[in-house]
Parts: sequence; structure tokens; C-alpha cells
Amino acid sequence: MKVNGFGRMVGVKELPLLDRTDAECCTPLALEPLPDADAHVLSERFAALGDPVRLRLVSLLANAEGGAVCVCDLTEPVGRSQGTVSHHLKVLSNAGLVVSEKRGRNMWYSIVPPALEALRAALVTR
Amino acid sequence: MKVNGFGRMVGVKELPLLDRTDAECCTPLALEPLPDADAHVLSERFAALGDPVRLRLVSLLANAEGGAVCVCDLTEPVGRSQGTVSHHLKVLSNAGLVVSEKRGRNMWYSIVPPALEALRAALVTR
DNA sequence: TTGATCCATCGACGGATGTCGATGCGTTGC
DNA sequence: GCAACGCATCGACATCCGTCGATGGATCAA
Repeated sequence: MKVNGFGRMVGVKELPLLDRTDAECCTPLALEPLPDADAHVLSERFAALGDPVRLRLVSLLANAEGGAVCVCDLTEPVGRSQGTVSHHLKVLSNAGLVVSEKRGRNMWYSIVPPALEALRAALVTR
Repeated sequence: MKVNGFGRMVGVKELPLLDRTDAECCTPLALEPLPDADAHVLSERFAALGDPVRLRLVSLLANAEGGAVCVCDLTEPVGRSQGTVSHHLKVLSNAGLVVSEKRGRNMWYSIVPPALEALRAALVTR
């Protein structure tokens, strides 16, 4: 098992779902018939990216200086209300694609590179 | 509000419509802030993969002998009615992820590897 | 303490989505 | 020609989803 340098899984094993965000999550679609369990995990993550607003949020986080952005700096770029942005961030978070950290009265969000890598791995074709 | 799946507004290089399904579709999410046009194209494709039944269909096609499968051989593996399977295949087709070909009275579906590669390229992290 | 800021959550609403059975059209085989 | 087959499409229905404005708790500044 290999984790690229950004993984935050050093010694953290209490969250089974978090382990599923790692690169070895699921077998590639084209390698063998997709097991039903994998189909649900993968589809939830792809669905999380299946909205233009959430894609822009991921892009903004991925391009952020320092790798993190607070919610207050995300509403204007995507042109949605604060409540809506918060909802989308929750969807991404539930899918394991982003994580959040509280700093003072702000919440800072950042992407989880291994989770995106896991999706890349699933899309490998023969 | 639905943007034609293959429309791109930027006009520096005039590319045939079919090129939109190729690997150069969109800039990686992590390379620069995602343009709005790309966000719609990409989100449509990710959304197409955001359903467990469609993911299984893609996997079945990707693993098929000869690279293609007729609809009649897809309904049983995914456990859905023929009408529902046809609907899902249409979603995948609209997203450019699969193509179909008529042989006799059957329709044979196969994946479009460059389309999956385009999604992989968009997910590259820095 | 008081007021302002940040953000998750709630309630509501309209539109999209997944599903089925039924229908209709083209193709095949008898 | 006629019946069987294969598939797209339709109508209907329940559920999900994206969006907003409002609310309230937590935190910070004055």
C-alpha cells in the first residue's frame, strides 16, 4: 500500500471510512466486473464531483495558497449563498474529497489528494 | 440551464466537436481555477458516473470480450428493467462515455477510453 | 458586556432523477 | 405475412437535489 506524500493517515485508523479514501479504494472499472460494494462507494464520490459548483470548489481548494480556504472566501467565487456553499462542502466532505479544520471563527477547507487519486485509479483503461 | 455537453465558448482554437471527448477536454482541477464552461462539461461526465448502476454498466462494457455488449445482456447483471437500463445507457452516451452501434436487431454498447482518460487528466493533483 | 462575524443547520420550494410497466417501431425467423 | 424479439420512448410516481432566506450557536473585537 502506498500513500503519496499528502496522505494524513499516519497512524490514524479509527475511521474506517477514511481508509476508503486512499488510493487502493476500489479495483479499476476495466480490470474486473465492479463489485456492488465498490460501486456504491465510487458512485458517491463521482456524484460529489457531478455538480459544477462543487467542481469549482474543489478547484479553488486545489489552487489555494497554503492548500486551504475558509468558507467566507468561497461564496463569492462560486456565486452562491453561504448556506448553499456550506451544503456543497458537506457533500464533498461526506465523500471524503475534502477535510475541514477550525481556526478561530473560521472553517478552513482543503482537498484530500489521495481521494482524488483513488478516483483516477478507478478510471484506468486497458 | 443545461449547457450542450460538448460546447466550449473559448475560441482560440477551433476544434471539431468530437475532440471534446478526447483527453485534452479540460484543464486539471488543480492546475488553475476551473473555467465555468469546463465545470459544466466535467460535472456532466462525473454525474454520469455518479450512479452505481451506471458504474456497473461501464465496468461491464470495459470488461467485455470484444469491447462491446448488447443491451439484452446488460439487464440481468445490473438487476434493472430493460427500460431503466436503456435510460442509463442514454445518460452515459450523452456524456460521451459510451457509444452504440446497431447490429441486426441489437444495439451494442462500448466505452470510449479517451473520455475516461479525460476525467483522469482532470483529477491530477500537484 | 455588547455587537459583529462566521458558519452549520433548518424549512421550504421547484426541478431533476431513478424506477417501473406499457407502448410502438424496426428486425428476424418461420 | 405474421409472430417473436430487441430496444427506445412514454407516462407516472416517489424520491432526491440545489437553492434560498432565516435561525442560532460559537467566536472575536471593542
